[in-house]
Amino acid sequence: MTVWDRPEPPNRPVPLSREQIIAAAIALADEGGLEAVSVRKVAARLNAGPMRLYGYISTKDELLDLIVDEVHAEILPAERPGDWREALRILAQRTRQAALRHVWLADLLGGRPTLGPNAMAVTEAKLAALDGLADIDTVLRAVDTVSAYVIGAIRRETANLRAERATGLSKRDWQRAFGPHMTTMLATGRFPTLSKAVHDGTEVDPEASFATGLDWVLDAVAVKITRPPA
Amino acid sequence: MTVWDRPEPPNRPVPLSREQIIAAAIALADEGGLEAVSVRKVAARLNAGPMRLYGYISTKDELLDLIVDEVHAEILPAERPGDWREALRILAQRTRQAALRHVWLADLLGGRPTLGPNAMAVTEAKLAALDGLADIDTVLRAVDTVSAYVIGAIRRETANLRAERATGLSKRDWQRAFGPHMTTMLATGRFPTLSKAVHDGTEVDPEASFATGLDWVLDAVAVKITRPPA
DNA sequence: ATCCCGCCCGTACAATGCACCGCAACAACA
DNA sequence: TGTTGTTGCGGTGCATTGTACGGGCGGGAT
Repeated sequence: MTVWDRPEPPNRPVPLSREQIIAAAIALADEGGLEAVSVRKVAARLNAGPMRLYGYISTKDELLDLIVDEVHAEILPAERPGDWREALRILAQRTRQAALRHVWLADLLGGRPTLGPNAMAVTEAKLAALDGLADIDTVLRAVDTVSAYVIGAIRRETANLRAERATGLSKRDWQRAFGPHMTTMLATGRFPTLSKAVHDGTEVDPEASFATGLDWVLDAVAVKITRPPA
Repeated sequence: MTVWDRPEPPNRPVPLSREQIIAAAIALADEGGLEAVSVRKVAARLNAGPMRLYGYISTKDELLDLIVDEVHAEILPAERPGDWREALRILAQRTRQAALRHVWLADLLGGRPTLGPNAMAVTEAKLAALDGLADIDTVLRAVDTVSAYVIGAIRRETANLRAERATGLSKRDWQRAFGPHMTTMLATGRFPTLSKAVHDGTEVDPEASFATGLDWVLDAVAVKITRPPA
């Protein structure tokens, strides 16, 4: 292998930035799910070798932390509504919408402490909405409770969504795929109430379901807020 | 390589069972977290080659589904208390306790539809607790809401727990590790309420926090239950 | 005794995260 | 300007992963 065979070293590579890395990672995740996000693929999308990235992040988990925080920027509403209840509702809804845009978010939400600037801004917004309406401990408890509900609800909705998508694209197919299993299970008679629920329950769309549960939780908060601790 | 060099074929291997596989997988997960659960390691623990397992499961995800369902057996209480509220509270508490015994559970809970027999039994217990106290749709909504809260709360608690454990074992160390970051972030003045919360909020133990939030959600349910839909 | 079919599970592959230096590029000095 | 010392970037390689594949063994049929 003489010099002549060897190509010139490529032009000094374009410098990277976290911003680009994050964008590439999110793009990959949106296209192919979280499992499509590998250090190599992200790097490849930026015409770089795998190890280039490790100057900007020190671990793949850090990359995931970064993209989660980035999505939190989408969650923060433009302006803050006056009513605490409306403020919390909007934040919850926007979180859900972000999770629908980025299905992979459900796997990450709540999985690690949220210390990024955008996530902290969201937390700040939640706290600020309730600030002054009760002692700080109650406010914290309220925010935690609502956040827990939102995380859990999004997770379950996403799980179902994926299950549906996995078995063809229609609910009909879903029925065909899991129907038999469910049917035989319910036929054992060991789950009478569940059976009744499946049979008699009216099908509600996920959005309404999310909204209703959220309202209930907000009702609970309202009680604690307006009626200061005894 | 003559016959003499070749070892006799090993004694016909002990037959496996899903039960053994599940037990081995849970043991590994308890010891080293979810990432310590690989098909190879589970198989090795049973003195088997990797592919032995694929007669009992068809995918690693299925193995995870199995261990989640297995843990649900720990969650089901021995007897059902009469009071719906007590029943739901106990189920939630037992779920949390299971998640503390098996920290990895938080990563799996709510991640996939729960179709296993034990998980369905848990769902049945939840529904049964409320059955008859309201129309079935309200009951479903109630169970979903409580479950969402439980999943989200456990996830957040686990995340914090892990963060603490990761940075040495004490809260002091945690303060040292994240303190600087938090301090500088709060010092920007962009998060006044959060700052106040960190500063003035009294530290509550996770168990109490979980219980309080749960009570709030149960309060909300109580309202919808006792006051039938208008 | 022989053949052949089915299924069991070891081997092998493509992919992963990231440790580990080799090398290129600059700084300092002669 | 030529030489050397040092630094840190990022390519190569390794250990590990999930599972496709099909070789070979056991048992049933002839």
